[in-house]
Amino acid sequence: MPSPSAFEHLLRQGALRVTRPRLSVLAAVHEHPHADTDSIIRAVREDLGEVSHQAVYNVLRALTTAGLVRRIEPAGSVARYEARVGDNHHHVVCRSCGVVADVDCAVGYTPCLTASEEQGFAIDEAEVTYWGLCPDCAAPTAHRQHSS
Amino acid sequence: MPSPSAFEHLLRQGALRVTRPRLSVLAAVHEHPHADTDSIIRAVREDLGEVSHQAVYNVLRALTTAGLVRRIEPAGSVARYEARVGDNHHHVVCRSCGVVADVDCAVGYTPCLTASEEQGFAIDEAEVTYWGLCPDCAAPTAHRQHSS
DNA sequence: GGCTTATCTTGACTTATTCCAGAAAGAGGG
DNA sequence: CCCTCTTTCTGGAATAAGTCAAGATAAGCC
Repeated sequence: MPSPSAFEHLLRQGALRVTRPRLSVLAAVHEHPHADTDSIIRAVREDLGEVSHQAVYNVLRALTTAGLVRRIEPAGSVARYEARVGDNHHHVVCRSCGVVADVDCAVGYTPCLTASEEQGFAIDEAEVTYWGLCPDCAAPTAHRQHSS
Repeated sequence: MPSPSAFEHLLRQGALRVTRPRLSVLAAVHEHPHADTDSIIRAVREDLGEVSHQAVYNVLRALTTAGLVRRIEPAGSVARYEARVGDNHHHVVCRSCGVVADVDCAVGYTPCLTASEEQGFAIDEAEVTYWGLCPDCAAPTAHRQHSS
């Protein structure tokens, strides 16, 4: 978890003014990877008191544009944000509870990064989403199911 | 393009009642791959006259559940539907105009189908989305730009 | 400290989708 | 072919996520 001054530095490097909402959103995204906007709003409000949801939406967009956070949007889910940027990692999504986990581009080679031409498209990114069940939801022998 | 009676057969095989809206939606999805719900509603209305949007939403869900159509949801886009099901193909999405094209799981091997275990997740599907520019939007030498 | 401009607040609005209750229509038995 | 039962469709309201817009506020720079 980077320090507040590290966040400040990140913002300045991105040519973004350093404001309390921005520092707080940045911290929240670092602290809660794959959180949705609503969770981030709640975390920020816990930190700073009342902050408009619009401010958080603005900040998230600015941070995403500046490359300080990454926005992911698994099918059927709202937008989620993570602070791990600049590498080529992917995500597993649980079909049952929706939880998201990181997956490194595995097995030695990285087909995922290989820019190429397909049907005349100039492809610059390959995004991989794995679907399945998380350990909790998969547990076939579990007697207790806390949430249906 | 399958015939109307083929669509009827498909519906019956899926234990779905054969109704005019269903036949029409099925035809529309076959005819307009990657169309969004609104386009499908318009196509169906052109075919049948007034049909409630709710009916089309219901039908699309039923067809998706029955595996007769596939729903895709690229980040930043509304839901889109296609009739090509049962194979392992992926999609390229144009960052500029949003157009979608099919991409076969290429290059000989199919990492995309390999179910596996990652972080304890039981993975059953890998979905790949390629991002880039379509031929029209990429055209660097084009003088005319019909839409900004 | 004062100025300029980016950012935040407030509140309305849009868009995609779902929920609900009653009317209509498909499917199977007589 | 008609009846009944159930599924599906209609119409309208409701919801959720996110965006737009105008004025107030606060960063950053001199």
